[in-house]
Amino acid sequence: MPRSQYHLTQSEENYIKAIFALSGSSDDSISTNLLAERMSTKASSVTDMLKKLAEKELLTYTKYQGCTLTETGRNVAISIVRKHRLWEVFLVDKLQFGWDEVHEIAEQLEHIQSAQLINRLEEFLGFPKVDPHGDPIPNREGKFENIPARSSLSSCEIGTKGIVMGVEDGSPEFLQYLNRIELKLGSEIEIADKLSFDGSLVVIIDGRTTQFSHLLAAKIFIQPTS
Amino acid sequence: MPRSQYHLTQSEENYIKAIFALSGSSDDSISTNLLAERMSTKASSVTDMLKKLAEKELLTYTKYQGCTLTETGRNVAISIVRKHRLWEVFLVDKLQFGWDEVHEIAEQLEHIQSAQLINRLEEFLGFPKVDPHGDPIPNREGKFENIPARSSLSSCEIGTKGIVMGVEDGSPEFLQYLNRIELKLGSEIEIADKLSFDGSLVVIIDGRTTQFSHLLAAKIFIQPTS
DNA sequence: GATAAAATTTAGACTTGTCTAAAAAATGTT
DNA sequence: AACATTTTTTAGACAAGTCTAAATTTTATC
Ligand SMILES: [Mn+2]
Ligand SMILES: [Mn+2]
Ligand SMILES: [Mn+2]
Ligand SMILES: [Mn+2]
Repeated sequence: MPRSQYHLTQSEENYIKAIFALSGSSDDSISTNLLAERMSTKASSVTDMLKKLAEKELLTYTKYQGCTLTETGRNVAISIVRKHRLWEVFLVDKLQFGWDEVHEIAEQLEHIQSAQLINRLEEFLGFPKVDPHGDPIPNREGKFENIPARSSLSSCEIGTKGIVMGVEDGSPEFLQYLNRIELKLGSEIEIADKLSFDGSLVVIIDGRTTQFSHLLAAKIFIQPTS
Repeated sequence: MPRSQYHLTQSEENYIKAIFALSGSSDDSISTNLLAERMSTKASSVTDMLKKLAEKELLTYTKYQGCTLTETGRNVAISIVRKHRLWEVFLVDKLQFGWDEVHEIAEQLEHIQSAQLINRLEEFLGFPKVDPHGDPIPNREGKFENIPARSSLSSCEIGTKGIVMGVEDGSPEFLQYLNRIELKLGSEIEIADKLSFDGSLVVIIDGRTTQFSHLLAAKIFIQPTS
């Protein structure tokens, strides 16, 4: 009994994706204001959209209590994330874009409707497990393969060595800064010192010494090797 | 003095593209009803849109007299056609789609906004000159390279031999029929006979004899070799 | 040139997604 | 518990894109 596939608008898909991202692993409900900020819109617009998405059973919504994705809603979100990340791999691996240039284009491509397209793209790309920022790509059943545990650099001790496995993909400026200091996925990194008065870190990246603010370090994820 | 680049909606882009396609080489104006039929919408909706597009100077519109694209409008149309056809090449050459499967997906992909993306895609594909249906791909300056003259099969004499250079890409069913009889771009074709009572043709395709209705023959374009 | 038919536009309505301003509910503070 | 503040919802508006039904203009025909 194939559940009738609602067509979702780009706007609806963007809301679903945002709620999924804000939820993370927890299943606490997401507040209207938080979602409004994330979507760069007003709380009243969010309320309207939540009613509509609740009507379509993509999330549960209780007045004044925020929302939580349903199973269906989560699946929609995962499918969009899958598309976004596979397109990012395409842009970087095949079209030679930098990791700082792909997010905006992928924001558009993630809404292209065709299951066949994305499955063939995945095959064409050789079934990548992570996107250019190290984020895991769910398989066609929507499962994230077991990705080895990663720690934020800011949570590691002095003396920790590791390999860069992921970086936050929010801002192009941040990624361009990483380009400048030649930090990539796979770079070897060591925490040489932590300055207690401002929480900044002295780090050695592939042999080059530099300094990271706490905020910057929080956006880099490593797999510790010692 | 960079002319302020209006953002066009998908709907606006689809209208522009349709007007361009209906205009062909002639510069007669396109009537409201013709456009309405092409867009599968109502004449009243077309009127509204024409007013908007005229306001944006993408076309000239005179009440009761139809519309004509301006230079700017034509450039927009060509850029969309370019994107559509390059994406079709990608889908067929890289993702192994059949020529009957790509149109609908390309209808979505043609609206992705990024000049860099399409230029890099073109390079990745090796600067193809035609799409999977034999239609020419304009270069990044919007020029169609000189494509050798092609004739509709229906307009050729008995005894004409030629190479299939293009087919109409409107309907998947038509393209699937061509698959069935193994007619491809590059196939050698000869008109063995013309039946005067219904205008149908007896043709030989790569050595195999079959029969084409006049309507079907009109959708196949060859470069005559004799 | 008058009249009939066809094409086109206008008027008014509806949906989606957004906004501002005001009302209501929840939360925090004494 | 009462008041103040913050969060959230509601009410009413607007732009885009569409529709139906009615009015208008053009074109065809006698
Ligand atoms: Mn991204
Ligand atoms: Mn990413
Ligand atoms: Mn096509
Ligand atoms: Mn085509």
